[in-house]
Amino acid sequence: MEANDLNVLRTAIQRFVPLTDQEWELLTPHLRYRSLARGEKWISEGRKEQDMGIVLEGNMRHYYTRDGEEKTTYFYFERHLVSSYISAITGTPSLLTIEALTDSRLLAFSYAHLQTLYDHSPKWERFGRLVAEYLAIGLEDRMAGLLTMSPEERYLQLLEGNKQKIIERVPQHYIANYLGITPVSLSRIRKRLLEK
Amino acid sequence: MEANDLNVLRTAIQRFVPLTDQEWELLTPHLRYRSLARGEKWISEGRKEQDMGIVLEGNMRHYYTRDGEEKTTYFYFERHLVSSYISAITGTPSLLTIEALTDSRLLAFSYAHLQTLYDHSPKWERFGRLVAEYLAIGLEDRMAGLLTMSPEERYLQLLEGNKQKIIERVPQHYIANYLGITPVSLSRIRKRLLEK
DNA sequence: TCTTTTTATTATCTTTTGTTAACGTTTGTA
DNA sequence: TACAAACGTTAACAAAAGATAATAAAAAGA
Repeated sequence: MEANDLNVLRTAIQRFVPLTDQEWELLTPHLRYRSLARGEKWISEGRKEQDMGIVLEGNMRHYYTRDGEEKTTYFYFERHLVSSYISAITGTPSLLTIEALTDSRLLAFSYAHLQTLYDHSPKWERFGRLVAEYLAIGLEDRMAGLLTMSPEERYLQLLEGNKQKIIERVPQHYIANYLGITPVSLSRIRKRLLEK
Repeated sequence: MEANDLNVLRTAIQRFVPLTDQEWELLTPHLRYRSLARGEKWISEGRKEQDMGIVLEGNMRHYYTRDGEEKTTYFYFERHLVSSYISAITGTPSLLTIEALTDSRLLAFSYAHLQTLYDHSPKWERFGRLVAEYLAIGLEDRMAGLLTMSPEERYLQLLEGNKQKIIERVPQHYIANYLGITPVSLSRIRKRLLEK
């Protein structure tokens, strides 16, 4: 296993909790690589998906399926932790699918193993808490935006915020889903904004 | 301090983690009552709000303020844990206000103290993790609803789900905010549904 | 009780969004 | 290179939502 890839994951984890080598080595034997071709699914709706990973290379999206329509609601880029988090922590079938937008490479491990670490190491338990808090903060912010802003305002926020990567690297019709509108509507919003 | 009130809180906490008496008594000395009149604010936007509590009696709402408009996005009833969670965990000023919808009674403690418990007791750290996970699950579910369902579908879900309490006990114009629409629009949706 | 405030509905008008389809462009692949 | 698929824009129409104002009923407070 490539040392640099390991460091990418360790650095991501240590943004939450600094680890001793010993603590880190509780996880490393359980890591494995996963390569995905563009369009390939990593996590599938309806299955109990316990895997968690970090994106080493590539972009991914996750989407819900409603009436046969795919609704993309999140994107993952390099160094992002990716999983069907709720399926992993609850052990219930995943409600969403995660697929590669471009050819991608992941470093993955099972959440079940992480849970055993929770039992054996306070540092890892703390990591689990901080990740959940981080996720809750992000979701709360996103939800507040959906409830208090118009689609146009949300699009402008995407342009200004630290989310340019989404604009640059993701097809626009997926971004429309992410904003809670249709691709046609997003195209109109863009036109309206250009006319100003 | 009333034994029954203490039990209400302990039961709520033990839905996440069972505690020994000794662990429980790490928290009890730091509890205090708080009574609020209808309309009174408990948490105010712009202030660092570290308090967390459980509703013993009454209903509360939390809202964001945008352009002078209040947007209500959550409700609390008896036995619910209530706080400006993100302000508490990050130590940043609260983005939202929490006020009593009816005369209310809370049992409260400071999140700062809970954080010291995280350092001293694995059981309490686990509680912190499980609460954050619980919150993330709820937020993800809510957000998926906002992105994949129409306002009418969201209203119907509120009628059917385990959320009747909201319909029964909260004025309709707050529910409209909660669904991401205006009160006028919710009134029209109700009319449309009745005509079927 | 009486008065004030809060709440819900309705009407009108404007704006936005959804839906469907057509079109041209770009991108990916055989 | 050539063909097919994916992508973004535009048009036309229908449906829904926002804004504002008027009204009536219900609830709260004095």
